[in-house]
Amino acid sequence: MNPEHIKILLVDDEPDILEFMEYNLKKEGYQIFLAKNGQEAIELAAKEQPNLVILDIMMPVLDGIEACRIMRNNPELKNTIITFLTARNEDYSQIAGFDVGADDYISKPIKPRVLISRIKALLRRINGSVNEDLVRIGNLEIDREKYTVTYNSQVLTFPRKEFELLSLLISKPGKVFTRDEIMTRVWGDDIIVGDRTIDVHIRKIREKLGDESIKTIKGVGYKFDT
Amino acid sequence: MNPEHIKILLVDDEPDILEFMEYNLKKEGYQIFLAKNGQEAIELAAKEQPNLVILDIMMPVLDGIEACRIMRNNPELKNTIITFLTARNEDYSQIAGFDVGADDYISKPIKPRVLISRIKALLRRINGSVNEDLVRIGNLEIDREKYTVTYNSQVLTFPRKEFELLSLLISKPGKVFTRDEIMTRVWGDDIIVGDRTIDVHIRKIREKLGDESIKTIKGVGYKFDT
DNA sequence: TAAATTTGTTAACATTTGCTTAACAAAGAC
DNA sequence: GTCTTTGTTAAGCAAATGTTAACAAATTTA
Repeated sequence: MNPEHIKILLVDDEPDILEFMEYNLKKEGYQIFLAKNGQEAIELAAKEQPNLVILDIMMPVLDGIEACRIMRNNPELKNTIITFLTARNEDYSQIAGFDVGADDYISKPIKPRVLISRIKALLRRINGSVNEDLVRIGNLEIDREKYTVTYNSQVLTFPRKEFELLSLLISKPGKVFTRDEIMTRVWGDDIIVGDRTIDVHIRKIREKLGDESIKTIKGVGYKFDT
Repeated sequence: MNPEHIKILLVDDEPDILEFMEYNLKKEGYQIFLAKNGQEAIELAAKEQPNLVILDIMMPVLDGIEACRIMRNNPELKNTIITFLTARNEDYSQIAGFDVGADDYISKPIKPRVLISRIKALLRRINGSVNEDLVRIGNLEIDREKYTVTYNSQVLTFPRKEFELLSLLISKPGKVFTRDEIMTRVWGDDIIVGDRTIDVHIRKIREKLGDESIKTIKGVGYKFDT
């Protein structure tokens, strides 16, 4: 997954540390969100569903351990990696942290290079746990499980036929699918529908995507291309 | 569980350490019992069935490891958490090697704050095992044990089928569950019910939740999404 | 145990939605 | 210019879902 698609939520009550981490991680291209206590963290996490949360333990309002437990109870954050940030000598909190389902801990003081390599190591995991039915091409994301298409960070839902047709085209960007191919793969061999049916569906998809991307190759078929 | 209902048994042959821990834990409201060797410990444990035992290893009469093994063989202490107390330079691998069923270890010297947070972490297992089935997503909290759903701080109770259906949908927010999936996972493979049954249940759930959140993907199924 | 209440299922009907079509317009190809 | 292919639109249709009430089954209460 590309860094720009990875969301990292940084949680600490010390603005300096937040800023420091933000600066270093943004340099790597990650999408960064900030929270200054546990309460803010769980709200932002629920909203953004980050891939990774770096969570300070000692915080006002709601400490990191409690915040971690709450996040772990949110099924939407099932695949989110949570790692604690610990001061040098509060080594016991590490263990307490693992009890509430944290994946790792990072100890202060933070060194940029260590931070980055640690985070990269953690993020390697998400490729495994991520939704298999999710295909991403450019600024377009197609989720067969949720039946949604995210286009320019806008979530669109399509009726079944439109969805099947669109995901067929997207499955091989650039490839031209003939009408026959589309027919058999979206409708099946046994069902016979009229000539204009495909056109109408294509039109509706174009309408929702804001046109462009689906191109007509006259006499041949259609292709998806950005 | 409230601290005053939690029994902690402290076992050490050094009165100073006992007193120190007792002082700090009583301050937190826990019910404290003291023993100065392994023999006393197993007797007291059998009598009181504490939630947590903190057990020094080096003790006269009966050492901590033996005491732990004996307590572990007492089925009445099945849910008791046992943690060792170790001196700083004792070899931890030695302790780990003795597979006597301890849950954790705490090392001396004991710092009050560390002790407290560690114990709280351990005790969360008691609460956790009781209420692990509590899932929160957005402003919705679902308790599989009580069969209740708290939505916008309003507690709703659902009949079994409705509840099973709702918690299935919530288990993977955003995922579309087909009617077949719902059928097999809520009703089972062997039971066959009519077409409209699912719809009716969906309707009732929507009624209680005040609609929205459960979305229909026509021709595919239903999904929970906020 | 009977009565009352709650829960689950069904059937009949209403409604919505998506799919397809037909008719025509526009665009390329020849 | 004619022919073929594709685009557009609105309307009709069919299928899927929503709704309601009635009844059956299971629980609870008396």
